[in-house]
Amino acid sequence: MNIGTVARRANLPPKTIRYYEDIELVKPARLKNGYRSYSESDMHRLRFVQRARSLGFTIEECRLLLSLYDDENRASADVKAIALDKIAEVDRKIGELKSLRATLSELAAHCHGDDRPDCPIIEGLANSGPGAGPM
Amino acid sequence: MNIGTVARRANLPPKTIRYYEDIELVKPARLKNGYRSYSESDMHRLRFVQRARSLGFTIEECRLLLSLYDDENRASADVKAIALDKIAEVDRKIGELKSLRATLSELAAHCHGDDRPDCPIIEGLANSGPGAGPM
DNA sequence: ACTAAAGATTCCAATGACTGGAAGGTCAAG
DNA sequence: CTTGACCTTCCAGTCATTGGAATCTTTAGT
Repeated sequence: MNIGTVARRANLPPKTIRYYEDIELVKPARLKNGYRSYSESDMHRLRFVQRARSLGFTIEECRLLLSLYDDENRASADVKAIALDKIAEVDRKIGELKSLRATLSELAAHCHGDDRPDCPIIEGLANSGPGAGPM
Repeated sequence: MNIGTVARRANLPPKTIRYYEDIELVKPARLKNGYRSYSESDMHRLRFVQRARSLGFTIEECRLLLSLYDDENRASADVKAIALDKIAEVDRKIGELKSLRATLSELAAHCHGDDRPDCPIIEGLANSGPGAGPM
């Protein structure tokens, strides 16, 4: 399979797939003309990475996950631990975004939103407004 | 004020503050010895940027916000529009993270998490598992 | 006055995960 | 036989910093 085909099938841009070869994540064979040649197994791995990435796993986590995927003798506990860590991380991010949202809407709610120059949002950013501080 | 002092007061690393000068966001005066010299006004601007960044505004948005901050004749409607856009964006991100979390915990819930090699998480990533697909 | 530490300067390079673009080689269709 | 799609490589850019090296300047202590 050529890179374009595999790109469509794995839902990844060709550029990204080449990049994945560059960082030795998925290494395809080469044809005599220099073209990359992807096996079904390569494609499964690319699809695997695509899904893991879309779930927020980093490339390094994908690499680890792939090695577990390859390892017939892996312990499912190892994989579960990674997933649970990731869930905690996602929860943390959701919490941050929620408080960020609260601050923003607090600011916006007090803004009359007309042509007058005074603006509570600007004031809120300039002075420490409601819920200000690092996220 | 030297960069270290202003860094502590604005809650930003000196490196970042130098970077902000580089991209012409906050330009301090210079002393005879070459040191950056920050006025109170510079510090307010840095603090402003620090808060806006921590609320998820990009540098370019900060630049815009700063120009509105400087503009005595700004319309608060302009600022409100930016804030509302940002709220929508934050909502979108929260939504994505929630569905991501759902998929991850679905995967983890079905994982026995012991030494057995079969692992529903790996299976879920390999085949299109529950809620799989781009986020 | 000397010295050592703290803090300042510059510049270059790296991060993560791609993405864009140029310059060129290859292949299938008309 | 040419057009156009697809492939190759390489270099550079994105975003928002951050790290480190080499080199001043200032401050505090002996």
